[in-house]
Amino acid sequence: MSDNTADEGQVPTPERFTQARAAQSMAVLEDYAEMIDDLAQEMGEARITDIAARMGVTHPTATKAVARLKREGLAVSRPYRGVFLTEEGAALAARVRMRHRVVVDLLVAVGVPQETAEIDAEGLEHHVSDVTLKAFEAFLARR
Amino acid sequence: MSDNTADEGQVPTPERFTQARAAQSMAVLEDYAEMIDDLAQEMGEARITDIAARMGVTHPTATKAVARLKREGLAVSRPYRGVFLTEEGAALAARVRMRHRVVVDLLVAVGVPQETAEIDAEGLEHHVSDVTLKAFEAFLARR
DNA sequence: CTTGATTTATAGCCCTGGCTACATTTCTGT
DNA sequence: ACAGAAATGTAGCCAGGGCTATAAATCAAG
Ligand SMILES: [Mn+2]
Ligand SMILES: [Mn+2]
Ligand SMILES: [Mn+2]
Ligand SMILES: [Mn+2]
Repeated sequence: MSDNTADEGQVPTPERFTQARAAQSMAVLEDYAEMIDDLAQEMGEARITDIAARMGVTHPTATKAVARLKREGLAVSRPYRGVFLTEEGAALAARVRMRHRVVVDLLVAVGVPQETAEIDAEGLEHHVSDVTLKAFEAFLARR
Repeated sequence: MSDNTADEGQVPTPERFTQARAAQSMAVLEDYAEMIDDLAQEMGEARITDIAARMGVTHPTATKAVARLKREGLAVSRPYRGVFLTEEGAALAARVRMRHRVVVDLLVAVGVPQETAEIDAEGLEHHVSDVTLKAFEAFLARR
């Protein structure tokens, strides 16, 4: 009895966790890309010190994150100079910013206070799939 | 112009990221606690092999996670025997399961397909604050 | 009761993302 | 032009969460 094709709140399948881990491994990249883009707009360029301050980490931590961005082809920089996003990095930042905004908007739409929405969205955004994002946009458009 | 007390989609503040990192550091603990609780109900006890299979990791990884649970007072176990949650661990598992269910229900309520909701919820749940959870429950109750 | 399969433990490796401490470079003001 | 301040780089530490390979214990049959 009851349809057994999809699981409906039953036993979690391993793929769920694998997927959540994959999403998490992108989170740092996404947040730094977005932040570098923010700083580029505000200040013309993103300096390591500013990135670190905004991310709430020390500068060696920011340096490591930028190194990973560079390694993955999302950013470029020369020693003692600012960090700049590649085209791919800028595209990622744009997607991430849009997703962040949609998540916040949806949270607010269902009754979450704005400030709480902003805080929670910072973690939530990295786990919103394209399908879910589209559903959020549709909900916001129709409500 | 415009009230500057709360930030309304402006520059992210470092605390947001600090908060997201704190939430993430609880994620593994939460998922394992819930899984151990699942297995205890299904099979009477949670064996390392079963925990690993369900979490989609190898058994040494599961052993490490259980070691952390024990270290934090959330579980107990004797060598070569099953893993059991402490009272505190069981309480955590209960909260986590409830939150997971509410998140899935909210996603479905705004139009996300059930299966996608289950997958996304596995990552999202760890970043839903109490305030947001309450808002979700209120939305579900009133809609 | 012994043996082979299964389960669990342990060692040791990798990567990530935090940190502090210290070296080096760049910038700024006189 | 230089000195001191500020920014950046780098080394090295730690914890967490993955993994493989191997050892040891437990379990299931015969
Ligand atoms: Mn984020
Ligand atoms: Mn964001
Ligand atoms: Mn989860
Ligand atoms: Mn869950």
